[in-house]
Amino acid sequence: MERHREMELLHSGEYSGSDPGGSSRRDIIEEVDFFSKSRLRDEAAGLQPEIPNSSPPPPPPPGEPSINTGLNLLTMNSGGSQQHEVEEKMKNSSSSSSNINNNKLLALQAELDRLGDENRKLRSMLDHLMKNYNDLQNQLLLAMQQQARKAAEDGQKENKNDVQSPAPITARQFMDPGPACMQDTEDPSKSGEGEEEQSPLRNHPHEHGIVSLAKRRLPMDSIPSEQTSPSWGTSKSPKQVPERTTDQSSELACRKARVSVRARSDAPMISDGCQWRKYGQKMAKGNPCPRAYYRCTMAAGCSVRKQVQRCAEDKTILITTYEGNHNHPLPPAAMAMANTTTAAATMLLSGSTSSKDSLTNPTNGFYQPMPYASTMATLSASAPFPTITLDLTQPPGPLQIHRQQTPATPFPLTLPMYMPQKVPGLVVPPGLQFGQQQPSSVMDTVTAAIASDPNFTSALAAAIKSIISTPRSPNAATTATNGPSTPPAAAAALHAFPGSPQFPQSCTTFSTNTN
DNA sequence: CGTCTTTGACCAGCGC
DNA sequence: GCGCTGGTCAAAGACG
Repeated sequence: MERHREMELLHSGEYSGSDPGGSSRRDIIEEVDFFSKSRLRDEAAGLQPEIPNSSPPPPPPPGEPSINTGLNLLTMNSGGSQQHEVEEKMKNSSSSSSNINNNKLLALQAELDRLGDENRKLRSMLDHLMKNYNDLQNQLLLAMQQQARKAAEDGQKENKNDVQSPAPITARQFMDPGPACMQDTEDPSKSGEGEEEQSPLRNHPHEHGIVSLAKRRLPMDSIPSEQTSPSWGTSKSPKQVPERTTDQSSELACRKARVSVRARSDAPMISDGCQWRKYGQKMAKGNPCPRAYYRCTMAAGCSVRKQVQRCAEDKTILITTYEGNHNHPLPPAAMAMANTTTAAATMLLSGSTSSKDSLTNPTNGFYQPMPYASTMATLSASAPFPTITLDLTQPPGPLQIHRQQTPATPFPLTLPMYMPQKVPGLVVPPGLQFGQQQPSSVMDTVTAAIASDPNFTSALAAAIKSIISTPRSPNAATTATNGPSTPPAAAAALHAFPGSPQFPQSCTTFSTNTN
C-alpha cells in the first residue's frame, strides 16, 4: 500500500534525509510556537554578545542549533518568569547598545510580548479543551456505569445462571484494559455457540496475548465509527449474531488498534507462536504483493486477525498487522509477540484517556505496568484506525517517530526497535543486528529500546508538537482527521500531558520510570 | 475424511 | 449514484 511505500521511503532515507517526511523533525520544532521565546532569546543573545550569560540554562554553543531538543526547554516555556527574565535582559542590554540595536530589541520585545500573549491564549484554550474532554469522558463513563448496573440488575432477574452478564463487562470496558474487553469480544460468540462459559480467561486474565486497548478510546470515537468503520467483523457480524449491541460496539473498539510489525523474512509469514487459518487474500492497491488475511484458530471464537503483506519496495520485508484480542491462553512462543504488540498498542492508545493509572494500576487485574505507555500512546492515537508500527528491520539506533500521511492511518507510529534473539517463535532475519543487551522479554526490549535512547524525549516532543501545531496544514498527517476527529486527536495527544504544554514533565517521568 | 488453502463473489464504506 | 477499495464469506479443490 501507499502507506507502506511511504514508510519505506522514510526508512530508506534514515529519516534525517532530504525527504519531506524525514526532514520534518527539526522543522517541526522550529515552527512550533512554544519554542519561539527561547529562539528569540538566542537571537537576542546573538545580537548582543556582550550580554552576560547569567541565565540558568546555558545558551547553545556557537554553531549549534538554537533548538534545545532536550525536554527542559519546554519547561522553560511553561512559565512566565522566563519571559520576564528575557525582557529584563533585553532592557539591560538595550541601555548599553546603539539606537539601531535598541530599536531592534524593542521590536523583538514587542514580538516577544505578542508571542507570549498568543501562547497564553493557546494554553488557555488547550486547558479548556482538555477540561471539556475530561468532563465528557467522565460523563460517559458514569452513564455507562449506570447503564451497566441497571442491565446487570435486569440480567440477574431474568437469568440467574448467566453470571457473566454483559452489562458489567460493558462497564469494565471503560474502566480497564484487556480482559474485560476480550470477554466482551467473545461473549456474543459464546452466547451463540454455547461454549466457553467457564473460560479460564476469566480466571487468568494475565495470560492474554494481544490485548484490547482500543476500548479506551471508546468514549471518544467508537460511536460514530460504529457505523462508518469498515473494521473487521463489522459487516458480517450482525448476520451471525444479530442480537449484538453493546458487545459488538465494544468489539469494534477493541479491534480498532492495529499493531503492525515489520520484519525481514523470506517466510510467507513470521512465526509468532499462534495458529492461523488463512481466510482470504486480496490484491491491495499500490502493492504488487497480495495481502493475506489470517484468523487465529487456537481457540474457537478468537477474534484476533492479522494481515500479512510484503512491502512493495522491499520484498524481503514482511508487514504483519495484528488486530483483536486473544480469548485464550497463549503459549510462551506466542506471548513474545503478543507482549510486543501489547506494548505497542498500549503506547498507541493508553494516552487517549485521562486515567492512565488504569494501565499501570495493578488492581485492574491486567498485565504489567508500562511506564512509557501514557506518553507514547497518544502520539498516534487517532481515528479511525490508530496504528503503531514496530520496525524490526533496522538495527538499534536513534529512536524515530514517524508520522505518515495516509487516510487509513493518520498517525502511524513507527518505532525502530530490535528484538532479543531468544524471543521464541520469532523468525529473526540473519542480517538483523541486535543490541548488546538481552532483555528477558520483548516487552522489556521495547521498553529498554525506548528508555535507553537519548533522543526519544526530543523526538517525542517533536512529534507531539507536530500533532498540535499542524492541524491546519494541508500536507500534514492530520489532514485525514480534519473535521470531527481532529479535536479528539489533539485532545488525546494533549491528554497524556496534564498541564500541557508542559510536556517535559511527562517525558521525564517516562524516562525515569523505564530505567 | 477432515482440515486447510485458494479464489471468486459479495458487502460496506468512501470519494468523486 | 456510481465506481473503487478493503474486508469477509464460502464453495471448491488440495493435501495428509
